Amino acid sequence: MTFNPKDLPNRFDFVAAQQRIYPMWEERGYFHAEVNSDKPPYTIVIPPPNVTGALHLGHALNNTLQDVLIRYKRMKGFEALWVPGTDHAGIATQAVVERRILEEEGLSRHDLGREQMVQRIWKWKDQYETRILGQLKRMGSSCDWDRTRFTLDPMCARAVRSTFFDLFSKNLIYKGKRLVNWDTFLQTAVSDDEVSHETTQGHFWHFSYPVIDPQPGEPPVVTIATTRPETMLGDTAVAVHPDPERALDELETELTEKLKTAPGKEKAEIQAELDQLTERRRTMLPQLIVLRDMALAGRKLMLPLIEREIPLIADEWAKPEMGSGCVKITPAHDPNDYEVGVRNELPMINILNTDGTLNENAAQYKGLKIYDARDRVVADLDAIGLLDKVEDREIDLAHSDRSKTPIEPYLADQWFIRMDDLAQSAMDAVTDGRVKIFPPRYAKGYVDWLSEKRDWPVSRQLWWGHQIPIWSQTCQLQEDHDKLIATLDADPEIAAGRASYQIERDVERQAAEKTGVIQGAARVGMPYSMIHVCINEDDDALAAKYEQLGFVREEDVLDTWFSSALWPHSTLGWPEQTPELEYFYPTSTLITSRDIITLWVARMVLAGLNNMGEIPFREVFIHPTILDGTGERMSKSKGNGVDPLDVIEKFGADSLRFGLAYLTTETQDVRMPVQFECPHCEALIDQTKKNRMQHTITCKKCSGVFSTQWAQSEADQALPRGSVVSERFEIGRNFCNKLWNAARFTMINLEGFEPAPVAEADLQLEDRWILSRLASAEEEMTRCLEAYRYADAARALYDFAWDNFCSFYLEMTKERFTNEASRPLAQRVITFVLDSLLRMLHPLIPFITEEIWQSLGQLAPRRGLAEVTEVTDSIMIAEWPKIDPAWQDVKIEAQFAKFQETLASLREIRSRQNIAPREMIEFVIRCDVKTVELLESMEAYFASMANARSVGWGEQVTIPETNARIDLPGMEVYVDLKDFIDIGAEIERNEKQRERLLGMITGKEKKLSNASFVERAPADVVAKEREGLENAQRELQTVEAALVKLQKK
RNA sequence: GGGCGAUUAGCUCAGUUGGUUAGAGCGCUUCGUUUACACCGAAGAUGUCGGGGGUUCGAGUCCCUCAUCGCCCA
Repeated sequence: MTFNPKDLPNRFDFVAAQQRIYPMWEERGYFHAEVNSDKPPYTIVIPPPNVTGALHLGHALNNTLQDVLIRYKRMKGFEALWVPGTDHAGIATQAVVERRILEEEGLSRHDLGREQMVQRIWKWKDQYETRILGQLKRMGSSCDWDRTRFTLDPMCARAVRSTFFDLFSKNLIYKGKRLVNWDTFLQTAVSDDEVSHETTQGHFWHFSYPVIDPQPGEPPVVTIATTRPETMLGDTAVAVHPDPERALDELETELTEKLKTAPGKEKAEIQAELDQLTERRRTMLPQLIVLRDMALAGRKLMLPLIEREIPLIADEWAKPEMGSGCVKITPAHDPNDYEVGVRNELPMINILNTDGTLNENAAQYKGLKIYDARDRVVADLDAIGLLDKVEDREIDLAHSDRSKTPIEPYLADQWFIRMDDLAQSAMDAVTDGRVKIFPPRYAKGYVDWLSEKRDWPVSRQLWWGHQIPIWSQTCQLQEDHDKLIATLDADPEIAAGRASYQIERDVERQAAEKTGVIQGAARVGMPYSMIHVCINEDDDALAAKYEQLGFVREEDVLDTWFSSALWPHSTLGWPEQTPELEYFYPTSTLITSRDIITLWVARMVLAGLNNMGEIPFREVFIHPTILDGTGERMSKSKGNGVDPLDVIEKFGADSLRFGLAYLTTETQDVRMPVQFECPHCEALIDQTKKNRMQHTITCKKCSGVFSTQWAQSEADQALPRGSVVSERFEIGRNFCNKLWNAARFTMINLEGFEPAPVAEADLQLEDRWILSRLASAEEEMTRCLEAYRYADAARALYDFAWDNFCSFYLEMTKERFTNEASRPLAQRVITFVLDSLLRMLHPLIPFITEEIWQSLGQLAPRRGLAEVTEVTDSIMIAEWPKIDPAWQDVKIEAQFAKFQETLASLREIRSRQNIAPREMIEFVIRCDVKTVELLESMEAYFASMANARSVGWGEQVTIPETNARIDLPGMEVYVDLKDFIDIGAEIERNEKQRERLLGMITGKEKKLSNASFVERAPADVVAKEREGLENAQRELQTVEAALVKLQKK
């Protein structure tokens, strides 16, 4: 059965094509990249999507951009490797699975136990990994699936172990008690980055603490205020400013300064503040000075309810301009107080259990939940007359992104990585240009963040993740300690570098030894030291050996970003010195979104430098964020995420890809209003904040009910599913269809095609024009893509394909195909141009270009322009088109533009005169001989493209009595109107024209009469302006003459 | 509070180093099915370039300022 292009449908059947083509690519191994080829490597590692949920359009964008580059580079002759994989996303995934199990089975992770829980999460991971990789495949991603990795797989685990051991041995890992953001629901610390702050309505409670043995002139109580009353149970001091007078002075100076420069409407506000300050100085300062002196004298307060003596201290954290000027200090439950506690060597009393209930330090409140304790504390203080007042106040409430529950500052043991040198190395890599960030403005945030060099807390109290490879043992007595150290020092494993140890002295005990703050039994109970052993490789025997010595393994796991940081080298086999690592590392480009520049990009750079001694990638491209119709970031958790498969089903993968690339501009995020498509009647219903999380939606048009991605109940899920779509992908679909039909046209006209080299001399004007345009398009496409200007690259090809190739070249070949003599050349050139266009478009729209390539290959397996060659079996492995930049020819383009303008004039006149398309029009052109020569050769095209026939051109032509006229530079176009003129339309048009010209002339005259413009503007600009004025004046004359004539009729 | 970005046609966005009276796609109006394509073709309408000031012969573009929105960091 031979292939007949006439059998092709007039719409591209993307469903069938996608199903056929992707497996073909995969089976033939086109996605696989190997070492040691004769080619230069080009490598991208995927930002591993986390297995929490399915991908949305944000990921689709991210991966489209990667695939475009990978396919482009592959065609350009690189050994292109795209490493795929997924991220275990520790806390996020555990949280999702935990919540699901709680909802569905009413069980907590503790009910299940660690092993079972982890097993359940693995099941979840398998399910979502499959789903995610499937989504990527449906999008056409040309990943090397043989190299698919998971951040928790054995290969990555080994890299994590090695890195951790290395850092531990270099003493860059240490354990410390730090105030962390505690998620009481998930019972883990979360990083600052996983905490969101929001302002809510709360209260401000004012309490009094009695002074112990007040001296004459001293107040009997000190007043403090708090938004979290229950924390008073953990208070270990009350602070007052050490120099309240100076503090007020400084504030006053500052406000006075500000007042001078402040804009009018702020002045009143600042003045009010100043007045308040003066008042405060009068009424409160003496009191504050007394309190300060009390603090210096070592006066103590009695903490109510708990009945604990706490000191009054002098510390700058107390703000004399705020409230009573005194502040309670709870070092174990407030970040600022923690600092104060460290500064003043205060005891740090933790009042919380990990689940958010109060512990034994809270005495009679033990076992209560935080909010219940809060109520009780307030009530009890009120009962003993120590509650002064309660104010309403806006407070900053921190909550966990993961569990959506309030965060409690909590003092916990954490493992930290010392960031000092590591951060510096990563900063240097960007500042000295070894790693380039696009767009460059993002480098600032990266450097700023790293320059803080904050140590990285890496332990997470989770079960899902890389368990920290540390075994610890407490030494109660110094003798135990000395003995154990001696054993370890004699240990051959440690000598051989298979394990390493560290000594931790308890900071509290050391402080206690120094200051005697903690006394008696408590001090005696504190251990002398803790010894930590880290084991390099996963080695059960070695672990057992240390466990026999009394060491116990750390339960915590590592922050997910720890394993992600190693991704560019761990995926290539590190710590093994694999050939892949040698060849593909450093990778070429990282494509990611801006929210993880610090969390991920920065850490990959420092990890790469530490482990490999080399940057992980040379360039980083930060792409726009996909927003929904209301400007909010698209995310699964918000419910405004759109499944790329919805778009693929409706528009095809190519349309999705083209649409996304077309939207990827440098500065603007992508706003994507989406609609639900009613499966009953295809009506579109805008997605809103209100309906986006609904399980079902009722169509406003047909009243049919359909389900959404959130449908859970069986009844809901049984309803037909309404896809989420966006009209923004229509541009891609329409473009693909245009391309499809252009190819269909070409192929239909390839009858008798015989490939042969084409001599330059044989080329027609339009051939040379389309080749010139092709060369420009290729150059622009390449330039834009290399600079990550995807939208411009897509636009360049879109415009070329549609406006040049389809609207003109292809139209012109229609005439040539009817003629035996001109057909072969036209066939050769159009085939070449189509072939080149397909290759250039392939990275963007791989499926349709492959589909056309296959068909074209049956009709023209050998093709080319100057040289005829056999084409490859698949466009995926075809070379990037060889296009000579010398084909770009401004002269040819100018000549062709003349033809286009003439054609446009004829069409315009036809349209404004309401001449039916089938009615042939006759026209006359007054122009010079050279133009005649040019236009004469185009005569056939005026006929085929405008149904117009010339009845004369040249300097001496007879102007038709009744005509419509358009002036072009160097040309006057007249259409003979005989008797079907619409005078009104012609007058209207000429009047409009006159108005426009008058405006233009006035503007230009004004400009040119401005002496300084003529003097100071560059000569060519002035000349251009003069010429423009003259042209406009000339045109105005003819328009006015035409008007006079028309008005006579 | 600090940083980054945005504000251009009804909608979504381009607009290189300042230089003709600002462009595209969708939508809208009119006309059209001559065998590639109606997911199409031809023609058309639509803008105080967020407001105000400044620099300049000349500002959508550079500077200042205000407003609104978004993101990141505190």
